Amino acid sequence: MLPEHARAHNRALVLQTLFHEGAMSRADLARETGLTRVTTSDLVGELLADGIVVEQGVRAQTGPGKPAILVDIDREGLQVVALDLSGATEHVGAVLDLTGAVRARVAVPRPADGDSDAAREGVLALAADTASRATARVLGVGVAAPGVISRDGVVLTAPNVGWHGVPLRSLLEEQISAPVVVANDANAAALAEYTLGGSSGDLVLVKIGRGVGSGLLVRGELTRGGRDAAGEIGHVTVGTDGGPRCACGREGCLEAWLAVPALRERMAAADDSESVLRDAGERLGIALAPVVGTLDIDDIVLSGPVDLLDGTFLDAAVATLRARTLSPFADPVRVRLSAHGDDVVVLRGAFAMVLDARLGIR
Amino acid sequence: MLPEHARAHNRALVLQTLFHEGAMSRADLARETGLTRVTTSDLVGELLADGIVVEQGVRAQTGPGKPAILVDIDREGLQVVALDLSGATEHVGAVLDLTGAVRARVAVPRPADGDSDAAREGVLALAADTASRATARVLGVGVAAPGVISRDGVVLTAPNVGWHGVPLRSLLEEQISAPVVVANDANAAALAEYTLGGSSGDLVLVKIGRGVGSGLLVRGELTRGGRDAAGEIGHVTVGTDGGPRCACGREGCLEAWLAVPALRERMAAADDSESVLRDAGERLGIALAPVVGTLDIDDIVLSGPVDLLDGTFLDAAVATLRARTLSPFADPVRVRLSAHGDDVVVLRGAFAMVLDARLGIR
DNA sequence: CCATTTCGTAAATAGAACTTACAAACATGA
DNA sequence: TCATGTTTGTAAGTTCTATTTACGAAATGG
Repeated sequence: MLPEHARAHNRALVLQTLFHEGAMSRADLARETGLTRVTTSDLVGELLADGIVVEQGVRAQTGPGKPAILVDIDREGLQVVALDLSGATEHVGAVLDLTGAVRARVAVPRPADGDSDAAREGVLALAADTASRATARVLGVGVAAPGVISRDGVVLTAPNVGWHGVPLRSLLEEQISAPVVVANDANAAALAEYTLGGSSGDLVLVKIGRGVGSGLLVRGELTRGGRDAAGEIGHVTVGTDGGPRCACGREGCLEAWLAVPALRERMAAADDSESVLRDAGERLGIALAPVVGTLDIDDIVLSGPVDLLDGTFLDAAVATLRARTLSPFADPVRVRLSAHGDDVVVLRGAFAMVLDARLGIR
Repeated sequence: MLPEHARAHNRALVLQTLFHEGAMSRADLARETGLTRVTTSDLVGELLADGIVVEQGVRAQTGPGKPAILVDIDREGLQVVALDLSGATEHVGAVLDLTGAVRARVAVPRPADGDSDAAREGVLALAADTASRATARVLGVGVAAPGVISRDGVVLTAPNVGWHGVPLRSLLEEQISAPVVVANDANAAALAEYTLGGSSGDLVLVKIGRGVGSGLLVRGELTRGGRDAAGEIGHVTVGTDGGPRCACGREGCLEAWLAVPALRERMAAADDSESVLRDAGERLGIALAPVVGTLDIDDIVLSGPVDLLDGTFLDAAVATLRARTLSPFADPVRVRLSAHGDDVVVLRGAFAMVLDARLGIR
């Protein structure tokens, strides 16, 4: 490790403080970060020169002393291109500024399942189209897609679009002159919950949609696993009493219990749709219990259609989870819905990935 | 982050390289670490002055050029005191040198369950006795105990010895003039598997003894969880079909299925003891499947009585685990017994904790 | 025996953060 | 009104770390 690595760390520390605490003076920053006023001033000077931070004039006076000059990340002048390829019916591209607001949005219909070439061309076109709508400097491109994705942005497998070993990151970087980050959709969503939702650094997010996936944060860092397949929880068998047949051919996969299409189908067929939801929630609790026990996760976030997840489903999941894990403390596991809407979590996740990769903001 | 943090990192890097690769020259170290020869020489000089590293004379000549002077960690001249409080019948203390060899060993009977004062006094006496047997400089004291232990060495709960909020680390540091590290037994064992066993940085170790616990490494670092209770997997309910009654009052806890006393009892009572083992192995597989899916762990290590775990039990666990997780790749999960004997894993874990805390060696 | 290679270190340089010092700009109280 | 104290931001000098450059020592090999 070299001194310049420490410098980069401190630079990120300054940006992270500004991002989460909002505009403040150099002296405030020094107090928050623990660095000296001199060092902080130097770092801010560098960030000003790089156009990442801007001065916002003096603060309205509060006490004695020279008035402070407020500095902040250039939240309006920097933008991020985010792509959400996890939608059931469409692929979405968006331009976000650093407040997290969506400044432009593009959606294209999802290509037919398995048509891998069409999917690739479609994504490249969507990326170009979205990027062209940026109205300010683009910090980077974040892409969140279902499937197993390596840390250098190669989609190892993505069954529904039919990709195997597609180097999505380098393909996009060839076309767009900006750094590109690619990751799994549920993993991205988990990062969003941490960076933009203020949750603790140890959390599991379960994304329930066409499929079921999860994202895991340990000590504030995304976990990718030994084979980049962390979060692939959809085809884990849950329970010891069979269950609905899954598309993969087996019985009792979590995805067979929870995936939205299957769930809606079973609800429509049943007399008592509440009991279908209760069963599904229980299954989630059963699957999560060993994970909670092993990792001591205290924050579990669900993402998916609110009309399905909120209420009976959530209650059953919490109750099952608590009944199946013995917490040695009074403080029990929390299970909750994502604070972000189901339609923007993944976009925000792609956004958060760029924040992390480019500015070191988590 | 300050420059001296980077320095400390590089110091640890040098030590880590020496520890794992063995004695080598300063020039070799420079090549291995990526630092320059000059910097490496400087760091080695510091470590020599601190008495952590020693010169071992010139290397037998291999080619042209000035002969290299070999340096190595002072493997014989540094010792570690390790305490294993996880035994069913006794508490063990040991002095290890940096080769990992046990140089002295002390064992005292375990106090009666729940007698917390006797347990505390006994442990303090054991620590003093063990430390007095060290024949060289003691780097630190590592303690591995069952129960939930905070990162600053307070035993939050340890049901069988009846401890609640016992500040074990500060108690021991008052008595012994050496740094003390305290952690959960299974967590320590997991670290041993990584530091001393050469496994990958993402692994789960399941320790099966009087109770059942686990230790989890993510990216080469021990995971403690939000409430320091990571690994507490013993009282997770497994399966949806009941199961043996557990000491905690519920049915189907993993511990009720797997704990050694219960297992031996059921085996003695059954006609077919193999089927008892098979059932138990299956239960372990059922419990681990969601963990493997979520974390993409590819290395699972079991620690416990070999006569029980090797064979039918292990085979059933692997088979169940593979059947219940759908690996997107050909490369399946490995499940294996610990390379270390059941009697020394935890001691080695306590040892590894000291290596990590004191020298930055992982 | 001399060119070549490799090792370890000395000296000088560049980068990063620190301490010290100071000017600017404000509030407050005599 | 004016001296005093407070806070901010920066300039100058110091310390620490790692680098580049250079060199002597000690071996091999033609």
